[in-house]
Amino acid sequence: MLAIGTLSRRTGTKVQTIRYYEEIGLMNEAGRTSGGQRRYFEKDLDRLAFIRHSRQLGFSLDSIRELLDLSDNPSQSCAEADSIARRQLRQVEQRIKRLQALKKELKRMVAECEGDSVAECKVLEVLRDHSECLTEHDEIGA
Amino acid sequence: MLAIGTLSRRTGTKVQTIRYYEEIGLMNEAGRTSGGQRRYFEKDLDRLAFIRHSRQLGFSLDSIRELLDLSDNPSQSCAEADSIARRQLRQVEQRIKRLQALKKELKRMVAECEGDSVAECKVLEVLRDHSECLTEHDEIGA
DNA sequence: GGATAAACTACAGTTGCTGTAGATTGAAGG
DNA sequence: CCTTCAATCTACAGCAACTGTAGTTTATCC
Repeated sequence: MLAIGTLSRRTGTKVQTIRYYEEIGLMNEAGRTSGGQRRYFEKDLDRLAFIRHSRQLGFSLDSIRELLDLSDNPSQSCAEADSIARRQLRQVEQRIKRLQALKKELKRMVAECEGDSVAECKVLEVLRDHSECLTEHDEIGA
Repeated sequence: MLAIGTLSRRTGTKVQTIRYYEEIGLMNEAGRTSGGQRRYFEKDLDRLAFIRHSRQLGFSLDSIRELLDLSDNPSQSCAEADSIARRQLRQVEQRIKRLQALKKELKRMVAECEGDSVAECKVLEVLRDHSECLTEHDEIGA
């Protein structure tokens, strides 16, 4: 029987995060000692590791929920897991694209700046005037 | 005198977001009509455009606050604005790097999946077992 | 003067945690 | 058996940067 701190150490997950995963139903409710402390089995550790690894690959908690459901029902087709992964891949590719456009713009911005006074600062000028941008970069966020 | 909806339309910013920027002190407190509605000048529109453009380039609200301060004091050196932009550039480059590692891993994952049953699903297998990963991808988040 | 769009406040919800306070519990040492 | 101290517990607030909702009031047009 593993204490929550052991799961924490073995997976690099904060204790509160594990409790949070239980709260939102990603982790099963753990058994308790007579005093009320959570105790876990190895399979809980595996599940947590699955969650963390998926997070590291950028999957949302909702996607992970789906993946765990699939993983729990081994007779189903793999197609759905595959499509979740592909969706994630597309998202990652999208984000890379966006960030590369940003990078280009930022590079140009700092390259053109010549350390003058703020009045002629190229960085601030570009920020002031979107029309100076070469690329479109119209979405905010992830 | 511009109504909040005009600023909203002209900058593509939700009305609530404009109010939010006022609340956190990024936008100056707007003047009000006798009935309590906000009214703006062109300079407020410019400031909002600056904020939105900076957001599109990925700057945090805190960074934007600094940039606006600099922009408001045109006699200072440009060096600080430059360093904020360079910091942002480094962050973007970092994120691209991370995402490219993820992309690689995801690609491998879906490429190896052969549409079998969940029991042998490569996607789920990789998620279960971190040791199958070729690259390290140890940080979560932005 | 009535209709209607647009504005107002106030607050809850989003994602995915993280941090804090104050109270208990459990394991080890004396 | 008793103390001690880390580990755990609950409950809730806070982060970033908004977004959405409810219920009300204002401005404008005909």
